[in-house]
Amino acid sequence: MKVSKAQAAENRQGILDAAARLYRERGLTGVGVADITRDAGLTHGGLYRHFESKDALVREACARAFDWSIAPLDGHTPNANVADRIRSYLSPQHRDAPGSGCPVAALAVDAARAGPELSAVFAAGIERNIQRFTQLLVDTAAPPPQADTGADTGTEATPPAAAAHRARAIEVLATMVGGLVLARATAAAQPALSQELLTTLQEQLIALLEEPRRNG
Amino acid sequence: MKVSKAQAAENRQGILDAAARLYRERGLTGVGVADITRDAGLTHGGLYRHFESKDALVREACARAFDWSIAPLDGHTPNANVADRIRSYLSPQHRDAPGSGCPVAALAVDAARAGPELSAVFAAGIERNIQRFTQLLVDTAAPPPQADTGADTGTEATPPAAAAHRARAIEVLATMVGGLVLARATAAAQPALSQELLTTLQEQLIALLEEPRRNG
DNA sequence: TGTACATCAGTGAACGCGCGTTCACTGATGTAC
DNA sequence: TGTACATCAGTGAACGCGCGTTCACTGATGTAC
Repeated sequence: MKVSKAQAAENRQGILDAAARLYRERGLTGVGVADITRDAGLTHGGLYRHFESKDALVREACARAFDWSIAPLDGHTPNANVADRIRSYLSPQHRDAPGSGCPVAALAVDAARAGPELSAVFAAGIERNIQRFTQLLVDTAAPPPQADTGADTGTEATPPAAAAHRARAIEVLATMVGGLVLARATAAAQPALSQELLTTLQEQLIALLEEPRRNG
Repeated sequence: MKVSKAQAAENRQGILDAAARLYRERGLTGVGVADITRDAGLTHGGLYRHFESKDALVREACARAFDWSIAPLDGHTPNANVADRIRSYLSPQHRDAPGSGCPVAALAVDAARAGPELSAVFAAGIERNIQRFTQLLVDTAAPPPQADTGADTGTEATPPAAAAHRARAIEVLATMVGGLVLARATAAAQPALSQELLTTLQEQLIALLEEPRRNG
């Protein structure tokens, strides 16, 4: 029962969609290829017409998850400013829906154990996220939050303002990732603590970005 | 070949040590019980004289990993101040040795998928870490970094100073966890990016804590 | 446009393997006398 | 203190199961003429 080229391409996308969702929900070692093809409405044997191995499927699925997660940051979603993004990321909705959420919070720990090829996918996705978020901070047009704190550098490096924005982007992204990981790990047993983590980090990060001179 | 009670207790601790290390290195679903008992110099059959199931072993091993990671925070290591702890946590050494490192950065994502019992272990360990770190910030005796930002609260809640310290502790811990996760995921493919993440977050967090009025 | 046929996406049984767990057995420990 | 024996930590084979991957097969697709 061969299938049309269009149908085959659609099935391939269906497998990737299912993989990107199931891997984020259950982890890279918690889902079998049969689970994925079944979820996509197929049997497991045909998987290898589309992907060389499970590892290759994992790489493509992770890259796809990054595309999804980065796309909404691409300036074309109008009224979503930095604070809105922080609130959305550190929300109970995102915490409780890892399958459609940030691939870093869901899979970066697994990726660190999976070898250099998957690490390359995550490194590229993380770098893109840092650059996007840096640009968002620059676009917000607030003056740089601080001069480069380096005492022995700064003579010929990147412009201090850009470097400071990039450092802030890294700080905010790391805090969001860590916060979501903490909130997820505590949610089942101590929902109040989980909620406190989300709320506290929302406030801390928004204060950090919106009122960089608040302590003066 | 029965063994003395002392030897049996020692073997049990050996199994827990091996489990705590191997789980952090390879993840909760990446290690079999046979791997653990073999690492402890035993065979797999006898595991069930000590633990009811793999899940029970996982819970005890995670609790043990938390004890190890929290112990050095218990004030008795004299010259380790907050900045030193941040530098140590966000170091290449910690990044490259997950087996003896922070259980949250290594296993919290797995724990979030493993059900409420393991979540309880992590929630308790995370809460203890927050309280320890909050106390460290209080002991540093710096004035509270900011008043409680709540506009509609603060009338009868916890003292604003203590709440602000706890919020700062949560912020720093979340950033450290997220930063280590990001550094590990990128290390194999883009070591320069991984190092940049560690260095940048060290600087940002130490600046945040040591110079709370630096932006004035 | 119609016919013959090669292609190949998908099926489902089968493979070797490792998993968590069970169990009959061993034999040194530790206790009862 | 010495002897007899019940206990039980540890062994290693075995269990059912699910994993990733392979492969002979099916039959609609899509192309060559």
